[in-house]
Amino acid sequence: MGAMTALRTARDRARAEIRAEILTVADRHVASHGPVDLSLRAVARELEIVPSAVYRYFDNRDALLTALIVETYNSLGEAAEAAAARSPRNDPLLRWVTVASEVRSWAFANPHRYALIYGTPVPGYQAPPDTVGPGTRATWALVGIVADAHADGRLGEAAAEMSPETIADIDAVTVEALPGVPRAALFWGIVAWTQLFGLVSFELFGQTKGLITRGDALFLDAARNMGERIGLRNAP
Amino acid sequence: MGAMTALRTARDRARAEIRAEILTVADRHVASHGPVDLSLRAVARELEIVPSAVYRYFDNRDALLTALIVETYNSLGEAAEAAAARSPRNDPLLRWVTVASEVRSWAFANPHRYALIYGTPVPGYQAPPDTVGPGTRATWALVGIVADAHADGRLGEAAAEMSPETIADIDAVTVEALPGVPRAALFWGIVAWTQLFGLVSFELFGQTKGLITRGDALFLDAARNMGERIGLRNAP
DNA sequence: TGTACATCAGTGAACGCGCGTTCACTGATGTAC
DNA sequence: TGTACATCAGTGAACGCGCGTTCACTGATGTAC
Repeated sequence: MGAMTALRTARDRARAEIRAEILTVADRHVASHGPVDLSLRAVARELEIVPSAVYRYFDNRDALLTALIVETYNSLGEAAEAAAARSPRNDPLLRWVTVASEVRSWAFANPHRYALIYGTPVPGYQAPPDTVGPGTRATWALVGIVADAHADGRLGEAAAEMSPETIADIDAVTVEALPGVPRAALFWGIVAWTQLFGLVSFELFGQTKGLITRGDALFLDAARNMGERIGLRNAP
Repeated sequence: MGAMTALRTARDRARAEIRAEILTVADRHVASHGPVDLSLRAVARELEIVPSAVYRYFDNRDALLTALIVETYNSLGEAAEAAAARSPRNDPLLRWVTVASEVRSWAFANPHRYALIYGTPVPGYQAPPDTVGPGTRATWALVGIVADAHADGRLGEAAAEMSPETIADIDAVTVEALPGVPRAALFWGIVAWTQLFGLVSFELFGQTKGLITRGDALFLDAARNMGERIGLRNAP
């Protein structure tokens, strides 16, 4: 009778557990076969449950996909945040390279999961707003390094030629979320962001075959040189 | 009797025409629904032909996909090469921005075709070697600008910190295909290449929503600033 | 030029497959008094 | 504490769908002599 803490009844507890099990199996299916081939029936089969039973936990296939996407964004986000947290704040350039490398490592360890969130959107699937927050965690882990460097007085000069339209976009971010961070630093931050993810995607999706044999080394070099453009400095 | 020029008999001519029609319809299906949903049966239906008839022209679905991929690479490649050809060689920086913009425009005009070649690979599909040549045309249009600039003495100094592994990868390209082009220029060229395609993918796949409102302006700014890193200069 | 045979495009039916989703149901768990 | 009713997880069968691919066939086109 007395109200329990989080999960009240046995039914509720079982419900949460089974929901988690469904997600785990579905996630494993995505990880090994890709999001397009995710099948409700296959997940149910593995759980030794009738397909229609899944509908007690998810409205339909898209809802399951959405939950997976959120989970996946959070997985990458946590990895990036942890890398930022464990690398020394007094060496922003090293931090930048470390977090970027963590993103790359995660992507190579989870190629299909990476494709789920950064690849071609699944046809017919519309991402609901729930995914936006988790979707930006990894990005903000990188931006946070620039913000920290600026706060610590460790952000050097950066130069960039920007059109008025780009300046407006950048100011919209800095004024709200990053007061005082120079425009050029954020500009190069955005450019570096697209570069790093672009390189990871190219490698994972096979565009660099025959050209780049040491993707890991190139990635590190790219991250370092782009970090310098942002104005991040080595520790003295 | 007398040998005709290219297409000898009526049968051969009809064969080539119908093959082309199948490709056209399939290409339109990819353009409107994406590569994953491409269906042999749907293509046959639209051509008012029985599904099995398609097998006279393509061994299976993968062969059709491969032909489409080659066609699509060539379409983008031609667009990029045309842009390079029509922009003045004495202004390498402008040329670079022009060709890059052409790639972006093509991608936005053909989002599903872009996804076919630069998005997540279709599950289960293995690209045969035929696709490699056409797949590099757009890239070489960009690299060619750097090569031309170097040949014309219009390539400025570029600086980059590179690991030995990256230097080895870069030298493997320059020695064979771009003799004399400085390492740092090609390094920044590769970085710019991944950046530009990364930004296009991010925009098309929805990663910049809520952050960037003027993707066109940002892209131009990114292309220009990266072009400068390569050492490309404005015309005097 | 005419005939006999070979090639090959397209037909029509069938194969086996797996999918998402619905619906009426049963039995166990939870709630109110 | 005990009983009557409400909730809800999971079942089992069925729906309608579209897919890639195979195969024996027909009839038209092409080739050799």
